Parts: sequence; C-alpha cells; structure tokens
Amino acid sequence: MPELPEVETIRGDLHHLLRGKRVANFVVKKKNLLKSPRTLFRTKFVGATIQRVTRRAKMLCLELSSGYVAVLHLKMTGQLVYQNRQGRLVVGGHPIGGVAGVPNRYTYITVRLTDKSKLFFNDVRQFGYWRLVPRQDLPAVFAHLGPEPLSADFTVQNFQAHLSRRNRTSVKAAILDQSVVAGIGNIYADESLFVAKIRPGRRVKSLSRVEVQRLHRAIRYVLQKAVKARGTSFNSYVDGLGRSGTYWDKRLVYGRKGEPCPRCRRPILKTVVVGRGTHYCGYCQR
DNA sequence: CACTTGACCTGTCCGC
DNA sequence: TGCGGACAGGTCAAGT
Repeated sequence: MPELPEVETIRGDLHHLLRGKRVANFVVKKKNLLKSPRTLFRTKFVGATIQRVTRRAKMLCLELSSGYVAVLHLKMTGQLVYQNRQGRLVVGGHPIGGVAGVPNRYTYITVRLTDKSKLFFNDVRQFGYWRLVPRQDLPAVFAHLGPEPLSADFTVQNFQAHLSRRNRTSVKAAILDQSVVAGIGNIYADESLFVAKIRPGRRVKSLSRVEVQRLHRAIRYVLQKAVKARGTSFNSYVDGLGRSGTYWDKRLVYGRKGEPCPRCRRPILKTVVVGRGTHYCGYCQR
C-alpha cells in the first residue's frame, strides 16, 4: 500500500503515540526483516527513548536518544499497529476497531514500550525491513533520493533537472524513480499523470516545458489531496495503523478500468507500463 | 551508461 | 470445488 501519503499519515499518528516513550523489549520472529544486526537493535534500540518520528520518501524514521535512527520500510504489505497499555488498538489517541487479531501470524516484530504499550509490525509478503543507523549516517542512507515533492525545494526547475536524467524512459517510469522524486508509487503516478493530461507511456524527452509544469503541479496537487484524506486503503483494515484512508473513494483513474473518465466519460483503459498496471484515459491524456 | 526485467514472498481473484 | 496463472500499493540486483 504505502506511498508518500500513507507513510506520512502513519508518521503523524506514530509521532504522537510514541514520542517520549522508551523501548523495553524488541522481539523479532523473522530476522530477514532486519537489515541491521539484531545485536545492534539490542544495544541501541532497546533502552532508548523515541524522540520523534519522521519520514523521508516512503521510509519512516524513529529517532532515538541513543543517537541512532530506526529506518523502516513497509514496501507492499507492511503494517504498523499500535496497542495502548489497556490492550486497545489506537490511532491518534482514539480507540479503533476492525483490525483483525493483532498480533497475528504475520506479526514479525513486536516492540514493547516501558509504559506497557506495544508496536506491532506485520508484513504478509515480508518485503519490508527495519534498519538501525547512526544519525550522522542518515544523509548517506538517503543520498540516492530525489526531492520531497511536498517540500519547498521541489520546484519546476529542480523537477526538470532530475527528470532530464531519465530522458529516454517513459514518464511513468521516471516519476516512479525515487531518485527523480521521492515518494510516488503506482497509484499516485497514475493519478498525477491523469491530472496532468499526459499518457504514462510518453517518453520524457517528448514532454514540452508546459507539460513538465503541469506534471509538477499535478504531483503536488494529488499528493496534498491524498495526505488530507489520510491516504488510500484497499479494505476496511489495511491502512498502516488500522484505520482506512479515504483517498480510495476520491481516486480518478487508478483501479477504475472500464469506468467512465471523470472528465470525458469515455472508459478508462488499463495497460502495462514498466511492468506495472497502468490506468489512463485514452482521450484526455496525450 | 541507461534502461528493463526478474526476484523477493504470500494472498486473492478469475477462468477453466 | 479444485487448480493454474495472473496480479498486487516497492525496490534491488542482474541482465540487455
């Protein structure tokens, strides 16, 4: 699931829930999900206080009093579920229902805090990971990433410069490339290209200056709208913290094959671009 | 060098 | 109902 809006939603919730709490215990049931040694987690994660929760691209960072940062990636199916000390599952301070049995058989990491609350990491496909890196190494860890699309340094000029390094690919491949823009995934790529009225398979090189401007604007518009909606979720329980985002209802083309285009009412088409399911309007997008 | 494809895993859905 | 195959929101390494 998680692209920038979903990860940002989870970040905000977790920041309020975890800030100032100390890690009491860390249990890992699948060690392939750890990209740093378990012993490092025992010495630099356990016993440390979580000072804040931040985000870069689709990664979450738990910034620790030990001078280390836990860097988490949810990939396709990773979930973080917080359980308060009474055993209730909580989002943003409000108890929630609807999360199927947590912990469950896909709970591969459990963090117990000293106040008896817990953070569970579930991941059906086991693509997600946790790393632990010294804070001063973060710039190197993120060195390959392009600009944050919702930050001030994501200007048209900056976007153009990063895009032009992928002149020969499709524009969809380019905006999915995290070194061009950080945080866009398959859903928001299709949504942004629809708003910009550009076909996903167009070569980057063929884009006019105006089209690049439209795409830049569209990316910001779509991501902002999705963050406000708390992201997208596919069913009642899979947003990262157990509550569903509402962007799913607002989506324009993604997952709408055969449905009428919101602009011209012609049916939305589905093809494959860069090996990914791709939805677009064959009339509105050129 | 730039770009595309396969691999990593498991679950679900669709057609026969 | 069972079974095989395609597909799923991400990203690498390996291949062309």
